[in-house]
Amino acid sequence: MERHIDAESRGRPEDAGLAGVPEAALTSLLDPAELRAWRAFLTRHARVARRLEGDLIARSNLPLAEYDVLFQLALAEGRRLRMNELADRVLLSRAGMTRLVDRLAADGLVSRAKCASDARGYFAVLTAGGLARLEAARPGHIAAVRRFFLDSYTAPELETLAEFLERSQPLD
Amino acid sequence: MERHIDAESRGRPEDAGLAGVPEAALTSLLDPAELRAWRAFLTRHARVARRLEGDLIARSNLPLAEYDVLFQLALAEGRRLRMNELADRVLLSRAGMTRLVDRLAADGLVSRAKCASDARGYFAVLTAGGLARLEAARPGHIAAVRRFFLDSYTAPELETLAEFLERSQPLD
DNA sequence: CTATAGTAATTGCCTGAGCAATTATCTGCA
DNA sequence: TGCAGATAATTGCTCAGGCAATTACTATAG
Repeated sequence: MERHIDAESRGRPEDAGLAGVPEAALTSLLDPAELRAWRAFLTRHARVARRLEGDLIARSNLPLAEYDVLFQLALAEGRRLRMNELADRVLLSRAGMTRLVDRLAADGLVSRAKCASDARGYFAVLTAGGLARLEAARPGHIAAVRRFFLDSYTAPELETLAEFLERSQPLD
Repeated sequence: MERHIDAESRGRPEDAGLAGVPEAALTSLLDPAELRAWRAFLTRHARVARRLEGDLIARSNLPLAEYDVLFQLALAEGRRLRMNELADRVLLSRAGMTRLVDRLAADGLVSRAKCASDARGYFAVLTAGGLARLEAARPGHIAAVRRFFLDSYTAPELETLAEFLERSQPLD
């Protein structure tokens, strides 16, 4: 693609504006403590999620979202969940879940079953192969969760952190 | 797409296996407190990020990633940053940043400037229009950050939370 | 000074996910 | 009963973003 370049920049950016206030600063709408907490939340999540995803794919060739679906199904009554419910638990759109289950079904890790009480509905059902795959991936993944996240905290700190993060948000 | 359906499922899932232990439960590798904290972290982030993104697009027609780039540039010395540095701050791959800056440049919100001290390098530079766009979006966005996240905490809690989330992770 | 290794940024290619529209089914109300 | 509106799931479309390869330039070792 053709790119238009406006101007040259001399020297390193640190050289500019050292004499005083550089440009009119942004009026601060968040105090530093608020900004710090918010950025820390975003940053920590992005870092942990990336490393975990990389680790899980390298070790078990499973993306985090697929792992999560297998995990939710393994916990569920009858090892099955409606597409809807699954999308809610994994925090994915319904369309996204349809395709995710498509992929898992293509790999034989889940199958679909019609819902007898509602002809519109389907269950995603964990297969034996899916359970085996999950069990194989789980120890390594959990070790990674510890290494990248849980190990940073003592037991009482974890309680506090969980309580903080579980606080409900407005629904509007 | 053609889908293969294995079996029918009678009744609602709650009807199955109420008589006792349903299936062999997953051996627990995380204790409940650990699992709870970890899931809370994932869930809270997913929820907050989605609502924030929706809000920001609805209000200002800016995706969060674009907002974030404008914000980082506005804070930077000379309102410019190397592509590299920008990618690190926004936690995006370099390739992703190239394209993100492409889009912002197409909208006139940033421009590119060659780096005089390293001919391989470019700066992304915030334009006046970009700054205006950021300033227009900022109050609403910050209000949303408060509503969906910050308002859940008192000032001392925010300090604690920030400290928790800033803890460093292993680098290997 | 040259060759070799390293780094900045970009591009090709591909995948995963969201929105809006669609289809099939269900529910409630006249 | 039968119709209007909600709901379950899927599909078409589109787009953002990652990895690996590429290009251009810089730094270093001999």
